[in-house]
Amino acid sequence: MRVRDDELKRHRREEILRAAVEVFADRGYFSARMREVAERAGVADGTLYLYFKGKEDLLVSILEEYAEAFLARARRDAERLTDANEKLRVVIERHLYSMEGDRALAQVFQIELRHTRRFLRQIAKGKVAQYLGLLQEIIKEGRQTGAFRTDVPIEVAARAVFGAVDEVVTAWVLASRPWPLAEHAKPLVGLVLRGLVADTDGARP
Amino acid sequence: MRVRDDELKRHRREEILRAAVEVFADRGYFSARMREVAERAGVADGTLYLYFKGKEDLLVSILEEYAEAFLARARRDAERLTDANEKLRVVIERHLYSMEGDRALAQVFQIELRHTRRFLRQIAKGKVAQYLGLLQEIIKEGRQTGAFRTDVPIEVAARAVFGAVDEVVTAWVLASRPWPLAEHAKPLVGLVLRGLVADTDGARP
Amino acid sequence: MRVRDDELKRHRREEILRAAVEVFADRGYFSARMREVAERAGVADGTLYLYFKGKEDLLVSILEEYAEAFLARARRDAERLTDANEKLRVVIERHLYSMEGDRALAQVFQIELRHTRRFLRQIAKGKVAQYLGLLQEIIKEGRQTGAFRTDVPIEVAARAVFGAVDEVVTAWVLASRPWPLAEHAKPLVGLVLRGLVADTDGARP
Amino acid sequence: MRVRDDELKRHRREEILRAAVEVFADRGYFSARMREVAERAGVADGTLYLYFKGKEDLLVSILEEYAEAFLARARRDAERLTDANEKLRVVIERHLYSMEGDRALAQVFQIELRHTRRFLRQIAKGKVAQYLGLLQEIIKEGRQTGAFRTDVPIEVAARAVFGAVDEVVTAWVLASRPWPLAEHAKPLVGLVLRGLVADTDGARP
DNA sequence: TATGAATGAGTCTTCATTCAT
DNA sequence: CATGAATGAAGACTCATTCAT
Repeated sequence: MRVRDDELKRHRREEILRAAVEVFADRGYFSARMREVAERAGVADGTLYLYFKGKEDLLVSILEEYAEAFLARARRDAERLTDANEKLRVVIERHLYSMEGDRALAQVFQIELRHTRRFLRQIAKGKVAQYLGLLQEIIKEGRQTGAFRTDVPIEVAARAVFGAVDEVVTAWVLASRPWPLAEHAKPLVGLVLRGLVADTDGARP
Repeated sequence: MRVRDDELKRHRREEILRAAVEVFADRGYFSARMREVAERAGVADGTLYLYFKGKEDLLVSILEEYAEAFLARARRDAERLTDANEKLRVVIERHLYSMEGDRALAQVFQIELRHTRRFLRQIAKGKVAQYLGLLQEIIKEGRQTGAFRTDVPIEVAARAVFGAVDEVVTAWVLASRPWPLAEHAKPLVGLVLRGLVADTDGARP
Repeated sequence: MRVRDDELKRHRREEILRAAVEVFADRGYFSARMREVAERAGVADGTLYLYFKGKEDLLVSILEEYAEAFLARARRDAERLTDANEKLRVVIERHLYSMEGDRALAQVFQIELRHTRRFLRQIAKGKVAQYLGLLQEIIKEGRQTGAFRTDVPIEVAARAVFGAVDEVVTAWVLASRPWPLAEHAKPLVGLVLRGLVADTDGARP
Repeated sequence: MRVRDDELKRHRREEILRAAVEVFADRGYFSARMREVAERAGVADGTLYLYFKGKEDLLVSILEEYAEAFLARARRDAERLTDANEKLRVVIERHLYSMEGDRALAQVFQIELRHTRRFLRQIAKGKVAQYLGLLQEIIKEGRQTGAFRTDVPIEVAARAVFGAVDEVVTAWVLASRPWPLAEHAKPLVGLVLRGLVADTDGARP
């Protein structure tokens, strides 16, 4: 009984969260109506408040729970490999594939979650910081093995990588006509790793 | 008289726009009150509507007018140089210096202007597209002279560059404690141009 | 078994009623939450509705049951005496002692029970009317023995007595710092019986 | 212009306050809807908030402004006389006449203004305290001239007088069928002054 | 009998915008 | 041109009550 109840509760919570993702993606956070979330989740208005503190908590929870899942997968992906180049590649690919696989979620991540300074700062200190931490770790490893250059502050490097990928995802989300996002994984990784400057000799692969 | 009036009018318009930048930066777009903008500009509520269509037009106008000024300067900077590497460097520097020199404006650009999908898309098709166009031109020139690699789609490259710089600016805006932004111009340019991978020989400058 | 069950039921009913008195006194009727009453009584929300029709019924029942107990005692007190002066004194004392002995109940009686006109009228026609009836009886007896003056309508007299005592109790309930209520029994009785005017001769006791 | 505007503003404020008195009397404070107040005052919902902070402020303002008017008149009445007996009589009469002349206001005063402990305490410390102060002054004067007895604490005496009158007004407000309130002025004054006990000799006037 | 998760009706207030002066 | 008083639409959230278990 107890287990059964917990399952039902978790299931309902997930249904509400999913409904929120879709409504927020459709209408935007500020234009989204709690009633619409309730309707899409198939529950009464008041039920939302049994599972979440309010509208903002819904948004925060989307970040927390979906981003956590992504981070866990990305970390696992990276751990399986040893080469820093490869690690970076696999994480960026995971990032792009995850977004492409859930466009509504991508919209919420790229746009709705960046509404207010307070909120943005909170995010920046939370999941994004963890993501940046993962990137920094990989870069640090790459430096130690001599694979990566050391003349750029590690934080700036990690941020620049994140920014490059993030910007491409935002462009994809905003595009009027859909284009395949993950296809850009390879060139993007190439860009991040070797920069814009052309090779001046054959020494580079 | 006519000229005088026009000057006064332009002046008042600018005062209102500046007030809006500050109020939007302080409170955030959604929390900002038109009354507060009016108060800070030293005019009555209704007067705002003699110069702007409404709240959103205020935000759009901030983008249009301030970004136009930046773009004009960036284009001029680039035109003065011939080397694509140098052009890219000078544009990125201009970007960072502009933001560092007007923090309130930077907040509006990095955060407040990205509130809704519709709005974001409008921006993306406007000034940001022009900025991306400038970057693409420079990259194209660099390719033609053999300075830049050609194995990355030019749009992706331009976006990645923009994203890298943009993300660093956002981090600066969100930082609780201020740090010197423009100092990162050089490493950031280095990263963008030569990527993360370490040089494998002395052939590269 | 049956008796046992009835006892348990009565006991639980009393627990809920007592919890309601305390919550109503603490938070006020309108701010009081049924959930809090349930928690304080140690039962589930729904259980309240097995014993009472709803929130209002809880308030009405507090009046009915606690006031009934007071009235019964007051009547018994009065019956034991013959002198109308004494009867009045003992009833007023009982009134003050009862309130002083249960501050939470006093708060509910003096404040929470007077919320709406409809409700107030209902009260006025119920227990308060019975109390006024008791006072009127005593006054009538006092008139018949020549102890009390006859030039004041009996209803007005009874109301005035009730009002005088009631007001002092309300003052006590509202006082930030507690003061001994029952101590005022004697002067209050004196006032009610002999008024404000000073004795002009020694003929009066 | 300026004077004219101020007049219009004061007039509108009064209209809203009057509408509030009527709606609060009709429906009770908690059941009253701001919209209904606005409609009865002939203004838009939002306009209420240009003149009052909110619903509660409306209630507080009713007390402040109407009670102040009553107090001023009562003080003036009392000042015109020298005999404490007469002063008390005239104040009580003023009290009863004021209430009888504005039944809606009386309902608000007797019932709606006594909703919450917090609120009641605020009232008790404000206008009611001033009224009690007036009564205490009169009683003090009466004592000094030997007209009033001195064996009852002055605060208790003032409260008892107020309570007696207040209770009669409440009874009148709650009555299903209207009865003439002010008619009871004389017997009530008599009761307050000389108590319930019959005169035992002809010495008393 | 007891539970407590679910329901859903109900409202004060804010604030962008208008328009008479 | 400028004012600022007035407008009125719009919505998140609470909580008494119900009812399937």
